[in-house]
Amino acid sequence: MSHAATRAIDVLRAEGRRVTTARRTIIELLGGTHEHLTAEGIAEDVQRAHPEIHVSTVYRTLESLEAWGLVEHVHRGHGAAFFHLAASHPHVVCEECGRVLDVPAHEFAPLVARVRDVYGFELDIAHNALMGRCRHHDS
Amino acid sequence: MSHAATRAIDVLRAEGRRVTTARRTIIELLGGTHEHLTAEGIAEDVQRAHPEIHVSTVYRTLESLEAWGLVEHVHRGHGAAFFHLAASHPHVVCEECGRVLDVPAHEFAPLVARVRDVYGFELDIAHNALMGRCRHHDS
DNA sequence: GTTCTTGCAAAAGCTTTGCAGGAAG
DNA sequence: CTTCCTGCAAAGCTTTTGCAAGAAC
Repeated sequence: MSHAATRAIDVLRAEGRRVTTARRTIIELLGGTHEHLTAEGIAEDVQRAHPEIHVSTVYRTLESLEAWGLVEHVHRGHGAAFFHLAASHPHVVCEECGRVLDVPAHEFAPLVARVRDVYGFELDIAHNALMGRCRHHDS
Repeated sequence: MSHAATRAIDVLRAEGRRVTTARRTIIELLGGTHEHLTAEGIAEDVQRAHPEIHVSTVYRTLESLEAWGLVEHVHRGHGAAFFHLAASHPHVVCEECGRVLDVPAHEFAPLVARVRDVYGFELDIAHNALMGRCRHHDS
């Protein structure tokens, strides 16, 4: 089990939350992959080991884990959001092929500072993906 | 009728598209407001003058106008996308109150250049809104 | 008249919710 | 044993689609 997953489960225990099969399995899955999984994708994967776990449970579990700061979701333009263990950084999604690029947060620092100072908005750069075109689909 | 709306309708004619009530009314509405309207909102507005125009027609009309380069849509994180006459620029949406900030494209120029050069993605900064918190809801 | 567009109804895709049974602590 | 979580089914919201009637040119 990945370090991040172990840590997340420890946080659950430390805060007195219940460690259920759904929570443990989803955290382990997210901790062990670099894929950008939708709730549906997470459900499919989780159901290979635990077929009884329902998609609605996956949604509710992700929602709880997110409220407790352990998970984050990212909105793609069209289609389903994807989820990962908390590690706020921006994403760029190719509009053609769906490829997801993880961008280090520091690349956005100047923009964040400028939008704060000039426009009075505190950007949350990780909540929505940016859209774009990767090298192979650059028009 | 706004200049932008007149121009858009001229483009329709010039390209031999049909100028229908739905198209004309939607273009005039978008040309005459700075609000950030959803398809639902556009339908409600349009239906005050033309109650027979159906939401599905609004969606199809917006889709066509967008394919012809006259309209653009922007994805908010949760909830419906909003639409405006073509004028590509980024938006920031307050996660608390939904307020929408229009940002001049040049503010994103350094980021766009850097993401292109370092990561090989050509950003489309207008397609998804960025999320954030405005001054009154900054936590 | 021919072709493109629309209204309506229905469905699709993603996500949320109510409820009663079941598991965690 | 008490509280929280889950399975299931149903509904919610946004958007898309098939089809036949209707409008634009």
